[in-house]
Amino acid sequence: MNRGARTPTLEMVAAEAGVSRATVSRVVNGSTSVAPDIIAQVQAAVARLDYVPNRVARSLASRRADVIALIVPESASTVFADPFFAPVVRGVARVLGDTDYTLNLLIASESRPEKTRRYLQGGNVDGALVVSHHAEDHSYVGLGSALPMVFGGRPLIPGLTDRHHVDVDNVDSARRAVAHLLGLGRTRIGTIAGRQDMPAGLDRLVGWREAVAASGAGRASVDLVEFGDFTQDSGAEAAERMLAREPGLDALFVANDQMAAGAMRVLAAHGRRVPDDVAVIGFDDDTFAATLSPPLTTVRQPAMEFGEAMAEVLIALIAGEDVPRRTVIPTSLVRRGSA
Amino acid sequence: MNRGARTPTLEMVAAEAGVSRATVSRVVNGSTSVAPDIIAQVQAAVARLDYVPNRVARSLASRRADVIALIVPESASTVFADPFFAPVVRGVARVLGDTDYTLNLLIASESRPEKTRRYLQGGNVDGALVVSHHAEDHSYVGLGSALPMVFGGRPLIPGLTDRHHVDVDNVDSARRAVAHLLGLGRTRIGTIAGRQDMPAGLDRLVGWREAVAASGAGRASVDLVEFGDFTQDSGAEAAERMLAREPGLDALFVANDQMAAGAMRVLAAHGRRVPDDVAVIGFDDDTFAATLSPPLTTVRQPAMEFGEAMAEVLIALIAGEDVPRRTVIPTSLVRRGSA
DNA sequence: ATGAAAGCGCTAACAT
DNA sequence: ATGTTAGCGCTTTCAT
Repeated sequence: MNRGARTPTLEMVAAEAGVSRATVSRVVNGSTSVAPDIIAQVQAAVARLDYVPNRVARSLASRRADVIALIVPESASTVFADPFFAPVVRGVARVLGDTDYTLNLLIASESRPEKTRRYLQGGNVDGALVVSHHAEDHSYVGLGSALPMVFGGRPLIPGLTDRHHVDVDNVDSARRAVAHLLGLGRTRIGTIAGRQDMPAGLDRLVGWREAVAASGAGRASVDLVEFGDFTQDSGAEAAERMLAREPGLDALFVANDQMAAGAMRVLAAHGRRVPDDVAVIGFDDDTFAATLSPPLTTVRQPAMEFGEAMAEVLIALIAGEDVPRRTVIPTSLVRRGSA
Repeated sequence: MNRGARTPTLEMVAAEAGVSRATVSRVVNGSTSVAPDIIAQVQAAVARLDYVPNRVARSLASRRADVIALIVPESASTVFADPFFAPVVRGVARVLGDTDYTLNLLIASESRPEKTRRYLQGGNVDGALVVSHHAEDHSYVGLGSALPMVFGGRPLIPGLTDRHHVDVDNVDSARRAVAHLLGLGRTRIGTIAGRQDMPAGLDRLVGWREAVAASGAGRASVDLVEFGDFTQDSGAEAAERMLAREPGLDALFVANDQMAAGAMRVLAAHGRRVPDDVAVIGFDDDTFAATLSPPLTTVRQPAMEFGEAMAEVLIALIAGEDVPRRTVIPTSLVRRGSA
């Protein structure tokens, strides 16, 4: 490292301006109670020396970092490929842009979880946002309540279930999607459910099941479920199985758009017309949903608002405010051609 | 914030273990020169108190942060959508996984560049990686040599051109792509160039031009260039213009795969067969390149190795080693169906 | 409105 | 091998 030419300190600015360090600190941090001419003097000294405050020292003294981490699992390619992710980040960034907080995507090394934990607990951040945590991922339990945290989606992990989180009402959204299908006169309504180790997978299945059961359909209908893992291929495979089991299927609620796209491919391959023979509803309203043929009817969750809400809740939490454990972002059914 | 129940300090561990703070520090940092029984005592105390070192205090005292930042422009959605980005991050993460460094994607607020600058200069990080910087983006010039930095791609900005960077040899790669086209007997070889405010855009055009000129083709050929902005649509539009100008076109070198996909769409719409009528070569070897029809012949740049190299260069730089300013990652021409 | 002084929690000579 | 002693650069009471 280049020793020698060292960066100017607050003390040097104080000397240059002929005031105390405390005064420089006040000016730098925008305190009101400093005489105008002194402010000018200090600012001139700051400019002359090209002074930049040492944030680490400030953090140590003030016990604040002015940093918020958004924790991302190292299997980064998966997350970056998820069309839901980018807008969430943008939402967070937008909210933080108006504050003094800096946003920090922390890539969590999965092979060395203690590295991440130490970083989070070591005073580097004031709070953390957690997205796409799976049921197996217990890395955050240890953090206890040591650090303000907000989860994206209902935490599934024992010991974390009561933590603050932002979520969409997956159960109710699914219910409403099925209600729409019923309103269309459909009676054999199947579902392709997602991974059951994620809230989105679990809850959307529950909503479908509740709505189908409440419709007075027979026992058989409630068993019309095949599972996928949220990828397009898994959706295609699930649709194959579904069609083999229930050729008379007339509607399909799919737990996300990717799988819905796969399912529609298979439906077409089997000569089923959408929506005439089989009505299809997806979930997420991914960017490509409108470009499928027919355009996909789907449950839209506003990703950017989701990110904004997460950031707002976390900031309030850090400020010591009393925030409800659960913040629900409303979804809406986007009617397109497929149902 | 929850005042009161404060986190244990090194001093408390020292008291608990009945040794000095220095000894605790040694044990925590894995120093060799501590007696085995003392090590055990200290570790027991650490476990009992659930002690986690304060990294901020450590940073202040040691003048190291053990953090490396990867700076990402706030227009995050663009970057996350770029298929080149995820593997680069994975490469960086892979290298850092073997070290004590933590990786930190810093979302650079474009409206408040000083926030980013202060974070970087404030002691929070030991070094920074910069990807996808545009020519207008002068935010890093101010950093001068205050912080070890490695750029992905040749820095275009005056004052930054001599900084350390990792790059592919865009000029030579383009030259070789054109050579391949010439080897196929093509004589009317056009190019769709990318944004001219990015090295990839500039250099790939230069390579094409040099190769075409060297081939002894007439003046006219060297003018067979249309510009896009690296998006698929811009590639399609450029191809339209190209075809209008030069119906006799028999080959196309396109500065990236996205634009190549757009161009192939247009070529097909105009009844041109690829590669029979027009041979097409792209650049990047994006994931979708092999799934186009015909599969796209393209210049592959190994994104993960790119990331690995960036991380390795930065680590060496931080360690004070003498590293060449420029590290070149070799590319290869992937022959598929389009040329 | 300004300054003096006491830390924040840790590391790194230097001593022993 | 272990302890002692200064800081790292800043914030923050508490005086004045």
